[in-house]
Amino acid sequence: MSVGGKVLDMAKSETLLAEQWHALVEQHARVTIALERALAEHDLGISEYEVLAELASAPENECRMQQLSGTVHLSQSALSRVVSRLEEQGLVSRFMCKDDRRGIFATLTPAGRERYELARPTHRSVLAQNLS
Amino acid sequence: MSVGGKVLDMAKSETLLAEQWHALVEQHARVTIALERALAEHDLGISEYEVLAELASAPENECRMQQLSGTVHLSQSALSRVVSRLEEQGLVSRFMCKDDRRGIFATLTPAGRERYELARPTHRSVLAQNLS
DNA sequence: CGACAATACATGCACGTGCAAAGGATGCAA
DNA sequence: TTGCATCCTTTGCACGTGCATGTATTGTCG
Repeated sequence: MSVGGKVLDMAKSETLLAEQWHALVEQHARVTIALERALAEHDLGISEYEVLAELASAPENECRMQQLSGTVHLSQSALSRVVSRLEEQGLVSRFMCKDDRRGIFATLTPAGRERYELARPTHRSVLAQNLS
Repeated sequence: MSVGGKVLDMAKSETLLAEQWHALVEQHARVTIALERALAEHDLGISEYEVLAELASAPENECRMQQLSGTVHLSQSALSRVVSRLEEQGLVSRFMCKDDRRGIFATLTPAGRERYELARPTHRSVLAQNLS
């Protein structure tokens, strides 16, 4: 508000920012590690779970790859590989789009739906335990 | 407070948690990417910068490896490699501890100090721009 | 129609990481 | 001294990621 506030900013901001950033990194790391450990018992990684979750909530349980990569925090190549891994486990299927053969849909298989529903309580409880 | 609050928790908590988690991931990713891009112009990675910063603020500008790995968010092996990269660039030096030859100190070289001071304003401004 | 840009996904490659095992140095007990 | 446990760091390996590129399909302009 006043000039005093500005001076305070100048004097303390670097330390404050560093502490804030450090806290953010720490919290992110803590939750991520806990989530990884918990999901590992369902043979899922974090990225795998996110893709499954996105498909599960999508209409018809299907979604274009590109649309997925917008939702999930992954590059296009990383997404392609995640879906490949899920496909190898029989949790999702890929098929080409009839009208635009460039596009590829990913859909949740029954096995994928089951795995997701199984992992969901785990995911939820880990978040509940590790977020404020 | 009341029973109503508890019911609300049960009904909405999963979505709320997911949104909170998603927001955390997003903020972390945004700052990380910005920081990476900015530090790349100083030929530094985030881990490299953190090690430099830690050494710069340590007494005598030196620190045992193990102590460093406690401060920085890195495994032992990762830290060892980061220090190796910094050493190749002449930014830090490694030497054995006289009295306990198991321990290894890392110290900031003049070049390392200079690089750090050069990158510090960048680091600070990126944080200022990307944190609340 | 034919050439060229744009889109969508897959793949080769290099990089940084964690885990587990190895390497080196020290301290202690017999 | 020898043997062995311990501590600290480095290294081998596998994994997931991003970037740049490759391949196939579609859209557009002349």
